Amino acid sequence: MSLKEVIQSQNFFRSLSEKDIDLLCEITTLHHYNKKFILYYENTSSKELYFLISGLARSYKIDKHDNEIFLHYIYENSLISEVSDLKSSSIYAYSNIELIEKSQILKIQYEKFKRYFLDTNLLCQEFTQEILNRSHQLQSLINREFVFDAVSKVSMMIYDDLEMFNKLKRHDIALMLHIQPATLSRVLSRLKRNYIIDIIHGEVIIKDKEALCAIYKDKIDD
Amino acid sequence: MSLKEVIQSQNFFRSLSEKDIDLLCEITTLHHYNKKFILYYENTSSKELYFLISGLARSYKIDKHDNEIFLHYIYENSLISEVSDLKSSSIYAYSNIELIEKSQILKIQYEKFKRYFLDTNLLCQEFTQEILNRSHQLQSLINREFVFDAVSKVSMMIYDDLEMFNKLKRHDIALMLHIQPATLSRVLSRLKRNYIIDIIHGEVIIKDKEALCAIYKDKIDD
DNA sequence: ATTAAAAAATGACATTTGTCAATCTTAAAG
DNA sequence: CTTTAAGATTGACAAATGTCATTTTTTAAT
Repeated sequence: MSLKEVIQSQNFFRSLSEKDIDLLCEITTLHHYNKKFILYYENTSSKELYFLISGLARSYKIDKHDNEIFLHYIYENSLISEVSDLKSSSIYAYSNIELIEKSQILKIQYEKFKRYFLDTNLLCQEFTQEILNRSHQLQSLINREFVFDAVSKVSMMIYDDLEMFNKLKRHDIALMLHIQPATLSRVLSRLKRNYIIDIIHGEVIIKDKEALCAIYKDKIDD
Repeated sequence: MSLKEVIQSQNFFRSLSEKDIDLLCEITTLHHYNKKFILYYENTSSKELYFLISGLARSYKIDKHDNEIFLHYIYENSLISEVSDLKSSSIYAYSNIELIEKSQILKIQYEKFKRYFLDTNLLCQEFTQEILNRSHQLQSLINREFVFDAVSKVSMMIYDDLEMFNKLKRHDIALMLHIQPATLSRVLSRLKRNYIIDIIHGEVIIKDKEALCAIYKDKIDD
């Protein structure tokens, strides 16, 4: 697929005329990376806007003790870069971005993109929506991390997406929830001890859905 | 000051024509509140967009143990509401908003605002910038909370804004940094014991600016 | 200057979660 | 079916911070 075809296939750009797409092509390059590639590191700047065409990425930070803190996934067909100021012509990275699947990335010259497509309101709404999505992810993260303790985090994840929970390795779930595998293991055995879940051949089964939900919903009567 | 004059005085609306401002006036109301008023609670929905004209507000959440978690201040001349999706016609509150000074608030009918001013790209860039500002505040919060321990948080605050630190009550600083007053007190005496700061009549004085900065900058060689 | 109230500091202790090594379990490979 | 390696669990312990009551200090009011 050519660059132009790739761009045309993306929802984000569907409002553009063919002429505008040609213009976009001139300031854009398409890149292919294998999984595990680090796209960029936190606290660095870039002149290019990154957009994930296909594949999967994750955003994470490093804490004081050199532990990784998983922030969120970035799914295909969405903006990767974390824009912080419309007035600035470069992009500052708050987090590290690692590709966790073979991915296709668009790199767009930000300054020109801004001038041709944002200042003229061509893609302004789509752009804003992308930023809102990212903001929403951060809000969820804050919820999970500040409001919830380890038991709540695990309960919520099991309640919300049991399938994913059972598919992933315990180690990866722990990383996502920002707790240690040992802690996750202890939380699970506690939930089992209280007859809220059961674990058969390593697979989690919900036994008391209400109680599970109550763990993280009922902040008050705890 | 009339509603129209208030709107015209705001930077956010300065790109609007007089005709557009009249239109905006029709879907907007101006409200005055005293300090301590809770503007809205988390997990509620609204059909109106709130905008802080003058005064000061703070955004906070309540954690599992009924502790308040200070998120950030909201300064005058900025959007209060936390928009999460351009496609939705209502606004969902992620956090509680309390006014901490006597304030003037604009309440704008969101659906109409969206149709007249966002969908037509009239205020799209200003709106996006507001969302970016909020996003930036959340990023800073995540940085502080995940990456920093109590000593780093306090050091950074003293280094960045000693004046504010000395002006505020210890209790309020603790709330902002999301630590207990007792912990703050212990951190301060530790910094004093290490000759990094001094405390005279309750006022903090920096004695070793480099060491202070090093505490939170050098994540690696710790 | 004295007193009352508010704010801050301190001590004792609890709680949560992390750390790390040892052990057990499961799944994969031969 | 056995062997091996990865993954998960468990125990022992440590670290950071929270909790709460008590004491001290500071500030404000009389």
